[in-house]
Amino acid sequence: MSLKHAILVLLETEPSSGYDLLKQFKNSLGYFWNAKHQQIYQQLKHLSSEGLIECRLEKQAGKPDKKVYKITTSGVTELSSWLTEPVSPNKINDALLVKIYGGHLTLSRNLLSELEDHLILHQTTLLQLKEIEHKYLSLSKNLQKKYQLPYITLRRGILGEEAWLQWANEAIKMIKK
Amino acid sequence: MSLKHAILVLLETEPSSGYDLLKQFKNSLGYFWNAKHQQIYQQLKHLSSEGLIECRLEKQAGKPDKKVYKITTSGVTELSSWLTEPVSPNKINDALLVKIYGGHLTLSRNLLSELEDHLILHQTTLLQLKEIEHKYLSLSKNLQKKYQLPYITLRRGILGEEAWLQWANEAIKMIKK
DNA sequence: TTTTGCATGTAAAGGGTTACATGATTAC
DNA sequence: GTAATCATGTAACCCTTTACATGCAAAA
Repeated sequence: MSLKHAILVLLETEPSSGYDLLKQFKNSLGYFWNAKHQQIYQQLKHLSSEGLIECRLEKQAGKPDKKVYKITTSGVTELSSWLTEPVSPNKINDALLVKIYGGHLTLSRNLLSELEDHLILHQTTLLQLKEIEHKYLSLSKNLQKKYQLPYITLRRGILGEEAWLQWANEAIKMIKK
Repeated sequence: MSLKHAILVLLETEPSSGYDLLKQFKNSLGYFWNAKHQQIYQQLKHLSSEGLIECRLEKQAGKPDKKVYKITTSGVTELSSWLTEPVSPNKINDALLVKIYGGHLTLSRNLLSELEDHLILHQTTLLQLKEIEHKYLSLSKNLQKKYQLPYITLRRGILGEEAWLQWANEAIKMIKK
C-alpha cells in the first residue's frame, strides 16, 4: 500500500486539496502511481483520522470551498520511516500480454489492431514525457539538482516507454509474418 | 479483471489442478500476471459455478487427491469473446518510484542500497528469461511457430527487464554524483 | 446552452493480500 | 528430525473500481 505514502510525499512538498492532488497525480506521480479521485478523498479522510495530515477549510469566492490538507510532524515521521523500509518489488499484471499469450484462439488481425491502438497511446505518453524532460534540461544547474530525484523517475518512464515501443514493433513484425 | 481469463487461457492448453496452475503461473504467465494460491482456488470455484470450467477428482497414491479442472465449451466461447474486446491499458503502481520521487527526506545511501537490491532481483529475472529464450531458439522452425505468441510475451519480459536495468544503472550514477 | 473545470463526496461490488489451517510424503 | 513439496482451503481485511450524486462558474 503506497497510495498513502504517495499522498504524504506530495503533501510534504506543499499543502493541497484532494482536487489539487488529483491534478498532481495526473502530471507527475501519476505516471507511476494511479489513483482515482474517490480513492484520494477516502485516503485523505483516513490519513486525517490517523493524525498524519490535518485539514483547514479555505473559502473561495465563486468556487466551492477547498479543504486544504497539510502534513503533520507525525506524518513526516511516518514518511521518513517508510523511506527506510524496503519496498517489495513491483508486481505486474498485464492483460494485453495474457491476451497475446492466448491469442491463437482469435484472428491475428485482432491482435494487431489492439497492439496498434496501444502503440498510439504509448507514443503519446512518450512524447509528453520527453517534453517534460526537455523543460527539465533547460533549467539551471541548481534547479536541475533540486529536481534530480523526480527527474530520475521521469527517466524511468521514458526508458520504459521506449522499451515498450521497441517490443511492440518487434511483436507486430513477428505476427505479420 | 483478467485472472479469470488468464486461468481460462492456461486451461485451454491443458486440464490442470489449482496447484498445477500455480506452477504454470510461476514459470510462464507469472512473468506478467501474478496470482497467489488462495486467489486461484477461489477463481476456480467461481469459474466452476459459472460453468466455464468443470472439475474431476483424480485419486493419487500417496498424495492428496487432485481436482483437475477442464475448460468447457462455454468457457472457450467466453475466452474467445474476451479476446476480441479491447483491454484497457495497463496501470502502473510502482512503490519504488514513489520512494525515489520523495527520496530527499532520506539519506541517498538508503536509496542506493534499495536500488541495488532490486537490481539483483531484476538481473536474476533477466537471466531466467534469457535461458527460456535460448531454449526456444533451439527449437525447430515448426515448434518455434507453434510457440510464437508466448515467445512474443517473453520478449516483452526481456526488453522490459533490460530497460529496467539500464535505468537503474543510470539512476545509481546520478544519485552518486 | 452545453460543455469543461472546480470541488467534494457515498455506497456497493469486485479484486487482492495476509493470516490461519490441515495433513501426507519425500529428500536431506 | 526437519525442511520442502504436494494439495487444498477459509476468513478477515484492505485496496480499487464503478456507479451514483451534487452544484456553481466560466467559456465556447
